[in-house]
Amino acid sequence: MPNLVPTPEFVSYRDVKATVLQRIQEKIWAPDTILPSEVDLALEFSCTRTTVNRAMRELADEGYIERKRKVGTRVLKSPTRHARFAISLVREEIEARGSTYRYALSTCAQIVAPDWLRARLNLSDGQPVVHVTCMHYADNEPFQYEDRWINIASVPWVVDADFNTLGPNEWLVNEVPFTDIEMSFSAVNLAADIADFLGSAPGDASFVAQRTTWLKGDVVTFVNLYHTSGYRMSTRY
Amino acid sequence: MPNLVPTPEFVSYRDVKATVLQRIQEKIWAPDTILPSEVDLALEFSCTRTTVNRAMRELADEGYIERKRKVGTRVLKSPTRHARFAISLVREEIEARGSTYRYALSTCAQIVAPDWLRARLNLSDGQPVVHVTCMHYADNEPFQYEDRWINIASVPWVVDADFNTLGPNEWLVNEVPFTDIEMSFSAVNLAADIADFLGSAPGDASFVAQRTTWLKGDVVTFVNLYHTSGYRMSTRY
DNA sequence: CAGTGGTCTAGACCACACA
DNA sequence: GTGTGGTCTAGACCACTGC
Repeated sequence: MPNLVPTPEFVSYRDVKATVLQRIQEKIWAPDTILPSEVDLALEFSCTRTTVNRAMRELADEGYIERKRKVGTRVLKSPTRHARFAISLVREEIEARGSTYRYALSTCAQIVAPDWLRARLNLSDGQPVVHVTCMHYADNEPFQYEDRWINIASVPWVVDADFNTLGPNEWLVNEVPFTDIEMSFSAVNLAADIADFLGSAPGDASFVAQRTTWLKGDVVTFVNLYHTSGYRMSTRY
Repeated sequence: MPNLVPTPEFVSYRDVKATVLQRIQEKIWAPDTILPSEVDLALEFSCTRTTVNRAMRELADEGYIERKRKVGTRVLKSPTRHARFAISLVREEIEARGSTYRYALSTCAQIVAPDWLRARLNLSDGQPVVHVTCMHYADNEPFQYEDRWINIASVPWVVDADFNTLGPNEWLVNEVPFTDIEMSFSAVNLAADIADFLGSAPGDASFVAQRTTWLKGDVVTFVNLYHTSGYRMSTRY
């Protein structure tokens, strides 16, 4: 009787990856150990070096091992693993929770970049920017307060944009490509005015995401996103 | 005279990747567009399908495109990009900043898991855990307050561990492998006792990292890491 | 059924980095 | 020099999925 779930007669890179990972986790190959070369592993697993290579490359991407030509593949200590967070639009984040999204513009003005912003974004003197503040609601409950600055020099047509119905984040995603992003997260005590928008008390802890976006070396936008207390950013891996 | 920097006579997957990415960013291939098949791209770039495949696979990993058999490769809207954060030991994080690390144990006790912890970690009734609280300093300034729970059932020998000189995080990294991690970040107003440890005022906003670690389905440890105000977690990509 | 991506093989040349 | 990983070619079979 033939096998109903036939075993493939070849060895997948997944098999190699799983086996190697298991040996690392069971400390059969402890940190700092140099693993057998790809050729040797290919012999052991009866597959080609290409297959071993893909397995090892992925393990390296995931932070388990480090590879160097001539030296070989070394097992890393205290695995420098990486957490990944999906960066999405607020609207998508809210809708993904099954809530209804609502947007409301607060202020929108064209001004000369203040000193602290000039310094932070490396702008030249007297450079004009668009400053937008707005709110994002989930099921009509405050969710996020957005405080955004857009560099007019890199997106001249922003001066004609209408942020009354469409949020500046969605507008930017549609209008401007970007090449680099810097994000940082921190916790602050809310100032009275922002707390008011968020329906919180002044001094309440707020999770703040700060993001700067570049297009080929030129700053496009800088934004502070203040969340209501209780907000939580999660990932599993 | 021969070319001093000879151009390779083959096409690298990097070339393909860069070109495709550029076309996506310039909206030559707008969101929802179905890209040419791998075979067609291979023809266009005069390379093998293997090479095109690697380029496209990486673009898919990075969240620019989505691939489905038979359907083809589709450009994603508002690129769901991912931010990556390196998860390291506090000690390594502090030393990477060029500061001197110091550790101090606060409390260490073996108790029965309280209800909220049982519920959160899915432990059975009356299960014992080790509860450790300790401080991490950078250049003798408070940096992080650690509040950790370790499941004795999954690491029985933890009862013999000595956390007076070695922090529980380093001990765990050395002793126990793990297969899954869930992390979440939030902002809280510090309680008086923890604020005291951190040299902050009660109510100050603190960036909190919360992490649960599993080994093949069994919870190993759960930890709350409270940071001093001003702490910032950053990444660039 | 037919077209797309997913993957493996077999072989090759090259770049890097240590001795 | 020499051994390691990095990558490409050429060809093949397969799995999924929409028609």
